[in-house]
Amino acid sequence: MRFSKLFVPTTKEAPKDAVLPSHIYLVRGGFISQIGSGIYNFLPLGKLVLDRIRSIVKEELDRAGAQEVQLGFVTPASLWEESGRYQKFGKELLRFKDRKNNEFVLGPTHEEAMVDLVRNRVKSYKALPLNLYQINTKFRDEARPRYGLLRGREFLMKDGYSFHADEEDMKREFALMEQTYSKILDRLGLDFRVVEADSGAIGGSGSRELMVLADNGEDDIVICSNESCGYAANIEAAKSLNEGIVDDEVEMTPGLFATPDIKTIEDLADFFKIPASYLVKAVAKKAIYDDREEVVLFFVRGDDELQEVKAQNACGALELVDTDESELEAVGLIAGFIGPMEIKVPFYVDERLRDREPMICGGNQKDYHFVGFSFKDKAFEYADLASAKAGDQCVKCGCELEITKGIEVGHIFQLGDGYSKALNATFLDQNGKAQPFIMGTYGIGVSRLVAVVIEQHHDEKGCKWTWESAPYHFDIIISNIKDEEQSAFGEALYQQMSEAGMRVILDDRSERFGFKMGDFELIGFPYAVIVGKGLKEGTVELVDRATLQKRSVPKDEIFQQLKEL
RNA sequence: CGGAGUGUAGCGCAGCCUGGUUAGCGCACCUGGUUUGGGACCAGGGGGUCGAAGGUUCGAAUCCUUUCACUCCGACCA
Repeated sequence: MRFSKLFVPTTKEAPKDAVLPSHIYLVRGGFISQIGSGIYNFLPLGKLVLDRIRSIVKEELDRAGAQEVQLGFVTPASLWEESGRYQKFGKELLRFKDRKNNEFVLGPTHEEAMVDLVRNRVKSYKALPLNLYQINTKFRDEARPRYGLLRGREFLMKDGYSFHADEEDMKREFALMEQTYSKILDRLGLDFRVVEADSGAIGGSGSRELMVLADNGEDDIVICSNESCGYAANIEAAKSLNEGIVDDEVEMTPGLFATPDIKTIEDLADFFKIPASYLVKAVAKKAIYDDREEVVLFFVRGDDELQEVKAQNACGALELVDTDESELEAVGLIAGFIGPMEIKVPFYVDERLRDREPMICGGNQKDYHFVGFSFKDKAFEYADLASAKAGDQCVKCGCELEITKGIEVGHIFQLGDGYSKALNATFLDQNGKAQPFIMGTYGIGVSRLVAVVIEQHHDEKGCKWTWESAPYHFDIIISNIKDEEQSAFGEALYQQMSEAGMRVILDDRSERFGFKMGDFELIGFPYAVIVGKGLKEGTVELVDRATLQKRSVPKDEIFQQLKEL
């Protein structure tokens, strides 16, 4: 490709509201342009990268035995009604009607459509297992799209669904998909972790996320500092130990103690001159269910924080929202002085409080706390509620845990038979009996990966595409297009490399040297060859975008050296 | 969905408060010339229903009403 013919509108100025490097450089480098909130156009260079990533995804999945299909982006609403998700999915599901007033949705995910494709067509256990996937546009009407390609409304995603005769076979495929996804991310040159994830309301026995490590990530992930242990989890699901400060010598005489206007854990710890690990923190939430809403309490240790996703799972609510003092008073609770005694609302206690004594908790009376409370032999409902934090101990090996930021690029899920039952999708087993398919589901965000590569590989000058993700590998820069010797050499090298099947672009524009170097650095091809002043001495320069180091190479050797990169 | 903003040339902005000729500036673009190892310079030039609709006024980018879009913080979210 010749730069002079390529449609790449690069700009010096950053987009108005872009804050993330991936957003800024993808727009400035002429890869993408926004056309609506959370909707992006891919320009030629962006499309090349997207297709590179797409083909890597396809190669690895095909190699793993999965088969590509393509489902309709527009899906009849009736399928969603059948699974029950038409109501549940909420406003993210874009619904509309055709001219005959039939209802449709733009597919945000395709469990229903894929089950529909398979049911009544795969009838025997002999046809199993089956793993079908598509790489297709998705639409989710996000409440607040942001961060460029990282959180769009329209995006390209690979979604796969596997069908099995039993759980064991599904788990085998699940492990294979974890391997396959890891391979994809390795090839793209990404530093990532496979983490334990929250299984959410769907339940199921396991879900894992593939998290690319990046400072701008929206997810917190917990990683064991002991590399040979390898424990890693999304903070929503992370288990940990917090030994805290425990001193068996502490003694308390049980009873109410006046604590006027002392409501926070910090103030209490100061007041009693005791570590927060001896205090009980009460967190009140309003739990929203299908048919009702009510105040629910969660008790965690004073030196712990409540993890909301864990809390939501514990009580099975659709959603937890903040509550206020008046709602608490209505059920007889006084904010700042709540303790786990004689409570009229449902409450859950963190595992870390089990059997703990002596403790200080709210006295359920204004300006009083209860000193010397014991959790021994209490028939409370215990659950894992506390959020893991840096410095906690790993449940597997006891080493210290660290917290880091990640961007979720993949999610693999052991689905079970939820959808196949709801949609009545069955096969005949060896005994001739109808059984629902056991399913797994696997997603990887293809357009998100475009942005993620840049989040992890950029500098203050622009993008640094990795070898497998790069739109072109080599940029031949003719320093002065009017210098016939430079121009002739650049053209010849370009021809030679093109014929050798190398992905090369020739910057033959009539621009100054600095302008072309700036574009090279902004766009971020892995290597540039500068054909310039050195040519008189028989040399050209090879620039490595990753390090920006330049090195002089005899002009007769440059082709061979490039081939060996 | 709560809170806060912004819409003026392809991009980034000024002008608005205090209404008054042909609505400016930087970058980008076009023509000619000079330049060509770090985003050049000189000269000339093109491009705007001032987001949309309605209103007030002799007169509206500017004041009022409605509406749409986009953005930011939060809630939510693969």
